[in-house]
Amino acid sequence: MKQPTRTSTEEPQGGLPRNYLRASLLLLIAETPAHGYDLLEQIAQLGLRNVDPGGLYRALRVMEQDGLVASWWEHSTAGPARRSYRLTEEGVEWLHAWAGALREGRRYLSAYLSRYDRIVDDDSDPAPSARKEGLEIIP
Amino acid sequence: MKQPTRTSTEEPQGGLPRNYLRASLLLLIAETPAHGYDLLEQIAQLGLRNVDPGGLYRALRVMEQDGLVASWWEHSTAGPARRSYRLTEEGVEWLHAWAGALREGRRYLSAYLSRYDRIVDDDSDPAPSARKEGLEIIP
DNA sequence: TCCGGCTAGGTGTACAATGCACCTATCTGG
DNA sequence: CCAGATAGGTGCATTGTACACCTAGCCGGA
Repeated sequence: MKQPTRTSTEEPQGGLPRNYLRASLLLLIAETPAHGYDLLEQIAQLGLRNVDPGGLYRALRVMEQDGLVASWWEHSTAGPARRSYRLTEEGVEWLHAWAGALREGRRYLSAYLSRYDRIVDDDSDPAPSARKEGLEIIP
Repeated sequence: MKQPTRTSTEEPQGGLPRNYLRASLLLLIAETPAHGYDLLEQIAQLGLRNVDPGGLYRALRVMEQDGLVASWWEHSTAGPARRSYRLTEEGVEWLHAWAGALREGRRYLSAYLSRYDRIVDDDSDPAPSARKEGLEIIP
């Protein structure tokens, strides 16, 4: 709080990985081929609230240049034409790679959080009571 | 694989959040006040392998400018002088904020991964066998 | 004695990702 | 006929991260 006029270090709205936007798009398209606007609405389910549309469309085109997705136009009878995307084989491989990286990332987040919980507990509970014993589950 | 000459989308070495370096430094310093080089060696435990020293020292000084940490010189008898860091009260608040953000991030990673697992399972197991029922554990 | 290597801290710079503002066009309903 | 939803997009500034490179103190071996 206070004045956020400082510099960076501003509270990030999520704590989500870099390139998580791309990873999310890969997953959503893998589930069902879709167009940008559709993905824009779905993507909040994966933690990306307030995604800016420009960035999303931009990401999709970069991913197409990189050969992860392929697109085609769909001229629906109602509403503007839409550019739909499906995964390429390379895109599928990248999705697997991303899933692996994110799973690893989650492990490290758990390590972080259990260390954090430890110092918070030690800090607010200096009494040597018998509570909380044998809870060393660190996934 | 292939030629990574493309542009971005390069396999990131971790899938960890932006600013995770800062968050990790806050945690480690909260555990024990330390100097940069020390932190450089410890930080791999939290998932940051091959951290570049320059970036770490830079991050520490930015955090000091932002008032999250405070530093002092320690002139040890052996070896070069070292600048040690401790958390300020504001730093502690930020640590709590970060822990909250990372916990939320982990929830979304789990959502991502369970959706991923679902499409992988559906894909490699089209037989309507009775295996895997009632396993909706989403931590 | 000098040299390599470890400890310790740092700069300069380029690039990719992100965020913000803004723009176009189509179609529908009041 | 105009507001608002749908659909796609550009330009630009800021940030974080990565890579390369530099200084200096101290130690041990050749």
